[in-house]
Amino acid sequence: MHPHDPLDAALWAVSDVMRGVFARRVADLGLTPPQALILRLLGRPRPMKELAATMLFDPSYVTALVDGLEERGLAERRPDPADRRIKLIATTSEGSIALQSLQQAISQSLPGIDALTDEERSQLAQLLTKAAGPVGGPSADLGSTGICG
Amino acid sequence: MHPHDPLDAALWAVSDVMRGVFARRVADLGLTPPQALILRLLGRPRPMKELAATMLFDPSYVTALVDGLEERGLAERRPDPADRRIKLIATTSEGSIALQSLQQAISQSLPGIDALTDEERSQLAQLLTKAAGPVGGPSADLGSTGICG
DNA sequence: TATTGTTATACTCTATAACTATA
DNA sequence: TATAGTTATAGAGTATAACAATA
Repeated sequence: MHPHDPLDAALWAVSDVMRGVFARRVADLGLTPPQALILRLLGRPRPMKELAATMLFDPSYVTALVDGLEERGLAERRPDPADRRIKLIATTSEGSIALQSLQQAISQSLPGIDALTDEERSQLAQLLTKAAGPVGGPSADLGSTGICG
Repeated sequence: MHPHDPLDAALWAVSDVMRGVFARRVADLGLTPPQALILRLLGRPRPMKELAATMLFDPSYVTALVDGLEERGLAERRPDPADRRIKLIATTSEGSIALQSLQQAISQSLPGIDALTDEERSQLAQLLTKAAGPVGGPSADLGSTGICG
């Protein structure tokens, strides 16, 4: 009746903490969680279609989400010089700051993170990276297939 | 411009994978994510109020979620012998199986999990537990304040 | 004709307010 | 009177369908 593998339990615990932290940080930024997930993809300008495909959101919904990000001054639509149908979504400077704050929020807000030595932190990062699988791709880039795969 | 700490990046990567896995497994069970989050609290029977407080959901919404779980035969309302206002929500036998499947889904579906040695798995579990913070509580019990704290 | 994105609309999710039953 | 839960309802979140512009 207690099939709980310690690793399962630990992953759930971290997941629960991260979900809570994410929700709160996102609210602080005046965003909804889906808006924040889109913002997190904007390490570089991306076409809306790519945002929709990566997050498995409907394109019309991405339109609404990007509208919100634009209203809050965190992102902007830019023309694609090569194809006038495409709109590239990029962070504003304010959006870039919000993005960084969001990225850093996670580990910073794990309550026990400061109890880890530098060596443990690096060990943890390595093990997690290995466990998360062979994604292959630039570090801040979310990989090619990326999220929600 | 690349402030991405390796640990941040790794935690995000794992988080992304887990969100995807969770969403798919939940859909396979014919549940919505919030229903699954409630199911996950049912390691033992709990009053609805406790479910609402833990997940930060409105009680009326918990009513709707539990209705759904009952319709799918995964949970049931039981009277509290001590207080007839209270309804204890418990898994059915089918719900218990679904719960286990959900709990195990996470680590099993991290693509690189099989590449870890037993020692690495245990190391990872320890580091994660330490990082997730001093929750203090029975293992499969989600702690007292628990989720979304 | 096929593709990117938007608009209009309907549907689902979630919270608020008023209510019933019990304490 | 206060508390656990439900019902009715309104609001936000999200998808579907039809459309405009470009390729």
